Amino acid sequence: MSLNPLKLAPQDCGDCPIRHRAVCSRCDGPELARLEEMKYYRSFEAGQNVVWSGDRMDFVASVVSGIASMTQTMEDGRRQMVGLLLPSDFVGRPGRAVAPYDVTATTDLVMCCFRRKPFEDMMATTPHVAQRLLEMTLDELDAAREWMLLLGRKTAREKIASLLAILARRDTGLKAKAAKGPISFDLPLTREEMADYLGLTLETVSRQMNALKRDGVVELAERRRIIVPDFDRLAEETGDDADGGFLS
Amino acid sequence: MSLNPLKLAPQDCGDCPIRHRAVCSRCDGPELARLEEMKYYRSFEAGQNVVWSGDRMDFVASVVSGIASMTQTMEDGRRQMVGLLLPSDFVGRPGRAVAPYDVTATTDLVMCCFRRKPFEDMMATTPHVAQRLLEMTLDELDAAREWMLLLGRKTAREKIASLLAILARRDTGLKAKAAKGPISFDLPLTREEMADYLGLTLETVSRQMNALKRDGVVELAERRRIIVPDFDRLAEETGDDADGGFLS
DNA sequence: TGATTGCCTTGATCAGGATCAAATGAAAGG
DNA sequence: CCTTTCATTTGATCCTGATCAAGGCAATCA
Repeated sequence: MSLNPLKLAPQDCGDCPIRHRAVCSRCDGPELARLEEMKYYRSFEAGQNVVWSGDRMDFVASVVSGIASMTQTMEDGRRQMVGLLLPSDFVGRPGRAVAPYDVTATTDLVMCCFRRKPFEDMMATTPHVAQRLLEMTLDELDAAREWMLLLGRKTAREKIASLLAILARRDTGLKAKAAKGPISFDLPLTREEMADYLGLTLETVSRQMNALKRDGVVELAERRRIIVPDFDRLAEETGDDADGGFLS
Repeated sequence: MSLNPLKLAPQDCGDCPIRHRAVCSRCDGPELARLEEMKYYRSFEAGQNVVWSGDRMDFVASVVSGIASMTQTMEDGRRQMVGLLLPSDFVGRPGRAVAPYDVTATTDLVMCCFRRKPFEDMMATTPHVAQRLLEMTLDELDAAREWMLLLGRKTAREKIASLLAILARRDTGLKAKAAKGPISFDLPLTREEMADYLGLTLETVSRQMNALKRDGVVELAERRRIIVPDFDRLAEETGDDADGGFLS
């Protein structure tokens, strides 16, 4: 039942749900027009691969909707997720032709792709794309460093709590200021994907999820639905200090 | 015996050892002149703190010589290094006034600091600094992702081997193409710093270092001097695939 | 010269999470 | 309805690296 992606995706940047957050957010009218000419949409079903490490990549892209993951795999099969790509996140590197990581659609996914050459030309001639890309890359680097602390020093329970907190914040932060009441969201990852994110095994993820449930930190409703009765309680379990957020 | 830092540091960008790699590498004459006006050198002794997490930062900077480390600390004292800053690396984020991490001089250190406001103004008006900074930030992000694989999935022995390989490559890569023969370099980190880098305890670092020595992968000469008789042998121990490097 | 200090090594024991193995549950399809 | 498949849970056991505790070795200093 995969519909025509072109019917699903916005044709016009003006209607685009990520217009104000993506790499194009600083662009003015004429710049958008130029981007429109080099862009095309691609959609993927959950589980489908977007690029393989080592592939030639002739495009860069923004995630429009859905979630993708970037993973690195060792020869013996050990895997580590190195990026969780959410709507408005950017994939690919200007100036680089070969993908360094596997990218996989975790949920159904729509990407807004730009042909690489014209995109690079645009970056060289106008500043707005490069400015925004720098800002986004710096944010990603901050996120990567927070993740390094998680991978290197947190316990399994703290890792799980941290991931749930990130997803919860993300899911509700989009709607409103993290209010007091209970919040709920869909868990877009399998146990195995969570394990690959956190540097754990899927068994440990399962056990710690149930431990958090037993302790009343979260409720696991229907398949994949998470309810967090008290976000502050969850935040305490992450091992991060009080606010847990970073100011600019 | 700390000499006057201004006597040690290059006054003129033309003489600067990191001129061709740092954030200023793309700048032309007039741009360099502008940077000269906003720059000043600071030096630190090994062990000295450069900035504390949470501090207000009125400058951004390049490492001119020496090594610094960025670390994140949890309330209960667990620490994770999130960046190893080598000559030409950049510290600070344009547009951000508050340091998110502790930065400490690991060896004696000289930094070339730029007052933040004029630096930001320059980034807004000319493209060369921003272009180079984007490139450097993307490189750092790649490094961070490689590091995430290390932290999440490698064994203690692989972690140690990986760190030694990075330092060895770095130290010899500066001189010549990684030739066949044995290579040697000074280990600039204590066992504890290595542990903070790798997400281990210092005891485990010590044991695994000696295990690698017993197995003939490295020789520990005098205090802090490492000899790698066969780099390929070391590379095998890292768990990375063959070349271990990343192409662009 | 002896004391102090910082860094590193070594040993003994413990525990958190991995591994191996099997069972359960839920959705999809014939 | 039964089968297949895939995700998840649960149990038993193992092992890597953490923890706790001394001891050694150099360099520095009184």
